[in-house]
Amino acid sequence: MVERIIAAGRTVLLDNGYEGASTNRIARVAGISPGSVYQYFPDKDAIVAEVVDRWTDAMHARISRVFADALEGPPTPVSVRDTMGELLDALAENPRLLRVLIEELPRSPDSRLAAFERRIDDLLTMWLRFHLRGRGDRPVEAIAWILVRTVENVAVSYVLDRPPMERDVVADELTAMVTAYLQDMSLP
Amino acid sequence: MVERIIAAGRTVLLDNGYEGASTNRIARVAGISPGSVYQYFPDKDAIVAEVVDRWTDAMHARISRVFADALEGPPTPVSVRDTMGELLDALAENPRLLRVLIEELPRSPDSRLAAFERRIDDLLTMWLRFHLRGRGDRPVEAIAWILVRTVENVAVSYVLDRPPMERDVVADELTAMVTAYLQDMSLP
Amino acid sequence: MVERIIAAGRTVLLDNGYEGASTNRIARVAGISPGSVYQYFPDKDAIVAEVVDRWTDAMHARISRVFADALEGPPTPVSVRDTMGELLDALAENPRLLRVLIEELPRSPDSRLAAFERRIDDLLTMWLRFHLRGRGDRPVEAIAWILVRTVENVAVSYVLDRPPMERDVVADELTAMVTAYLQDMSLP
Amino acid sequence: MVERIIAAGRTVLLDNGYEGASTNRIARVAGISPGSVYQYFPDKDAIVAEVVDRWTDAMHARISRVFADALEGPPTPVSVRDTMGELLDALAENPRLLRVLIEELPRSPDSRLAAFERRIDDLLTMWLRFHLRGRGDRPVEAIAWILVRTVENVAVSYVLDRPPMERDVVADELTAMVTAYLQDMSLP
DNA sequence: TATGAATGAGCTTTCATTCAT
DNA sequence: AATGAATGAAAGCTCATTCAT
Repeated sequence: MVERIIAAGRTVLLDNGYEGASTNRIARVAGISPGSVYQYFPDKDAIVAEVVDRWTDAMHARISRVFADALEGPPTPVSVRDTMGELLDALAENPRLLRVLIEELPRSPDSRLAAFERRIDDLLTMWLRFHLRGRGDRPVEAIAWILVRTVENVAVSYVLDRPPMERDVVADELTAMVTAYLQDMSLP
Repeated sequence: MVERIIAAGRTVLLDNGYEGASTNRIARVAGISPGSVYQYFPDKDAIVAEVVDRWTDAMHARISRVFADALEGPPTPVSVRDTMGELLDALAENPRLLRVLIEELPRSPDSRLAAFERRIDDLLTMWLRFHLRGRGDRPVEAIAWILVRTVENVAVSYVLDRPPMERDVVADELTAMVTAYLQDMSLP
Repeated sequence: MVERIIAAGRTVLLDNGYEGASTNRIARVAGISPGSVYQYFPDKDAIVAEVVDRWTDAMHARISRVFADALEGPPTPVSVRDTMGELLDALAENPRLLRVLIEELPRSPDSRLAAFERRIDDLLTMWLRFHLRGRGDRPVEAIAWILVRTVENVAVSYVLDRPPMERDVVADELTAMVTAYLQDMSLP
Repeated sequence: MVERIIAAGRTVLLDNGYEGASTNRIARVAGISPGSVYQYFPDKDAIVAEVVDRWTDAMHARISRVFADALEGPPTPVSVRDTMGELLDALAENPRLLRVLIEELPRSPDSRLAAFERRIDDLLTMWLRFHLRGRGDRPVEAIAWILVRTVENVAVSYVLDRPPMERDVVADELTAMVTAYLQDMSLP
């Protein structure tokens, strides 16, 4: 039943956007009564939050494997490129939902999405610290933070703005930018 | 009168957020009656859109000068860094408004913000085409597009997320990333 | 328009009781839309409060004249009896409304009804102080308080409980009790 | 089980008031399911009525003894005073519950409280008839009715309104009023 | 008997929009 | 042009009650 409500919430969010996602509409789509919704969720925002979290978790699961692989060794164009490709593919899977989630929803700094970002920040920071060992005092936290936001936002923008260029071109150029940046720090 | 409504819309958006920005409230702050608003704007979204566009125009005016200067010659760390600094300063001028504009407002792909981005894309594309003349067949439109989104989104994220790092560090690293990327194309 | 809403509120309170007095129902009976109600009253309770206050004011206006007359001279069976009769008549005018007002409404100590009671308390206290001058140290405030509550509550109970006895009998006996009490304090 | 529901109803009424007393809450406090409530009570009001009746019965048991004693002989200030004191003490035992019961609950004329009052009316009527034997034709039913309502309502008002006067003062003055009234009928 | 998930009408309140003046 | 009272659909949410298990 929780599943039905979340599925309905996702559908309604997709079809009607955040403004049009009323509790009554979600209940109707779920085939239940408005009152039943409140047996499983304390309020409307809890439903939306759960939809977001499910999506975030799916993204996370999909991206983290290839990202973890990439972080196992030194940076190579191939490993960076794999991560870019996977990220673009994952985000492109449901552009309509991505639009609602990214553009319409009120963001909160304690969302699972923000937590996911921070986790990636930490992983990348550790990795940078390891590979930059003994080579100057670059601000690794800032570098990780910038890299994560760059790649995430460019990928999201690509999916949402649909600029007239191929997915592979974007992935290639993102890869080129990131590897150039890393080599510039005298990483192998 | 149009000006008064837009100013009131901006104030209300700032003080009450998008959810709290009712047409009645905007009219009250503007010192006119709700009905009068509809003599100048077809609906509420038109007011909001105009507030966004005014802000976009101000950003544009502020950034375009330093960007135009930077584009007059070949890319140097100094010229790139100037652009980064100016962008960060411009966005940080009114973080509350930026938050409302970026996080709360339903975006539309035909906004003046999108038009502004496309104009910057074009400028940068032309510049890249000139400086890459005769040196391979890199996809200049994609490169320009990525550079613009990267810089814009990282700067916005910095102002909104308030990560624990200095403005100058972010500007420096953004500069490093961009110049490394450009040099990688054997520029200059 | 305020009048229409109050009149409708009174009607609905009368016909449906406090539980059944919804804002939508009041609006429908008033022949206006639900939204219009909120142009004139901040919330539902404000409407109910106004209905109560109107009734209280009417009671007050009606009773205070005869009560003021009675308080001009020393207590006589005739003056007391006049007050009792007027009170009973005033309360009996609309027993259905009285029932809703007294039995169903959440009372608040800052209502105009409570204020009215306190005003009568004060008048009677002053009058007692004057007529008991130099004759012992009876607790005049308590006496006034008890007399006011006694008469009020007995009269209300008579109207609401409809016991099988004549109005005049109740008025006579209330008069007898009050005058016996007053004479007991060696008031003339 | 009936007992558990009534106890829970009393608790919830006390803690949350009439507005906050939902059937679900009562069931939860009783440790049973909402559905089970309806095996023992036809609806919510029946539970509330039973709580009221239980309280009435307790009041009755407590007051009737001293009242019966007082009615065994002729009226004396001491016997009247005892009754007054006991009534005030009984009502003051749980002012929160009294407030909910008296102020918030929709009263019904067929409640056990009304029956209790009528029973006291009858006792007092018989007593009055006996002691007034052969002394005129005073309307004993009305006198009894007025006395009962007076004492009850003044005592309740004292507990609920918390006027700035001592309990003993109120008891004394009530006693004075009642005895003065009775003596006025040449009793004893 | 007991459960408790499910109901659904109805609640108070909001607000973008209209239109007679 | 300007007003602002009036609109009314729709919002989020509650809760007494039911009924399949």
